[in-house]
Amino acid sequence: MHKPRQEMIAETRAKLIAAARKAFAEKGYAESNMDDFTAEAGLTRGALYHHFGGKPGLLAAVIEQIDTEMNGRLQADARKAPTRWQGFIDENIGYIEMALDPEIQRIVLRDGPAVLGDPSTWPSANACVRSITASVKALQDEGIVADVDPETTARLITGATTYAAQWIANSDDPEATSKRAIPAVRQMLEGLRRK
Amino acid sequence: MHKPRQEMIAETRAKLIAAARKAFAEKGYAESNMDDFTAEAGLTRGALYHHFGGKPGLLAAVIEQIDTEMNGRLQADARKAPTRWQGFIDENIGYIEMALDPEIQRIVLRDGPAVLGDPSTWPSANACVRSITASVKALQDEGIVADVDPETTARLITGATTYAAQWIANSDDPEATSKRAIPAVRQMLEGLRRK
DNA sequence: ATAGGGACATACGAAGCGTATGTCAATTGG
DNA sequence: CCAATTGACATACGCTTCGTATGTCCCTAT
Repeated sequence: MHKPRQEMIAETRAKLIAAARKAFAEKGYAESNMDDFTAEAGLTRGALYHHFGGKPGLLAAVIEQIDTEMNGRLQADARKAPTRWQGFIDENIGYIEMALDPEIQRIVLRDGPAVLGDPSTWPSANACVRSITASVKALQDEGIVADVDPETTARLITGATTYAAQWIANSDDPEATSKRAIPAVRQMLEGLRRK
Repeated sequence: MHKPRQEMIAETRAKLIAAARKAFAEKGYAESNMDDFTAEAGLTRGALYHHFGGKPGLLAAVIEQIDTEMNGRLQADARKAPTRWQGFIDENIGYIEMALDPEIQRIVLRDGPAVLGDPSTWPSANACVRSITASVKALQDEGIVADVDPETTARLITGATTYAAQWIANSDDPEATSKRAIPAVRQMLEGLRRK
């Protein structure tokens, strides 16, 4: 008759995460009122503190959800390509495209670091870096990419592409800026190839 | 007898900026109490609102001050080098070293974007990007760097180096991480050279 | 010399947040 | 099948902090 308790809890958590994600994306973390978005989920702050320990904990949960979604799409992009090199390119371009999303920019790229500290220390959010690292490694095994430290290279790339995405999205003319940035990113990736 | 008014005002602004800079660096923007650090400057929030319009305005002023200092050092680094290419390398390595500073990380790289929005839209804080852009352009004129869009390239580089600095500074073993990251950055810059 | 305005302080009201406490339902052991 | 207990959530309260409205004083210019 009644749903099992576990399921109810999972639903509660999911509702809170969804409501917070919406509020954080629209108004930003600091300007999001806990009473407002918990009420929107049909709950109160009591539930929030119980499950996530506070506002930062909820932000972490939201970011983890977003990161999981991003990583899923990244790996799908990479797999679809005809060659591994092409998949690598697609992966990075795909990352830029995702990072153009205002929701990702605000929550993951701006509020996240301010509240939770440097992203490279997050338990989540390194799924994407790991994905790129794996690609670099595989390309090295195939002799396509020069002998560089894979993880470091992956991090430099994500740093550059993350910046590029923000630059594009917040420029006066995103379309035009994109046309400048994407080729530059391709060229930068080409620089990794063994000569 | 009395100091001229202009001078008093400049002092007040400087004191507020200095006190805020200290508080923001130590506790972070959100946790810094306006009453506390204005009092530390021998003033009240009244002065703050009068001169900077609010907390975000003061943060912008602090960041502008930091950015000016950084740019000054960057250009000095570049000028000191024997060749222009070496100056370019020094400039970027110098940028990483500066970005290792916890004060810069917290105020400029984390709180700044969260409060003021994407850095590439700031009026200040692009002094560094302009400096790097100029270097890329000059190197192209000398035929050393390949034909790429200078500003875009400069932005990708700063994105990568900024990320690298945060990664280094927040890693368990910054010394070791630095030894991995710096060569990778050099290599990335080498990729720009005309073949 | 005296308006006038600008530089700051003070006082007040309104949110928003964290915690302490309360309640009810679901599980578990006998 | 029935308590006892745990845990999921709501309610209530106080504290902090922020923005603004108002007040005062001292330079400065004419």
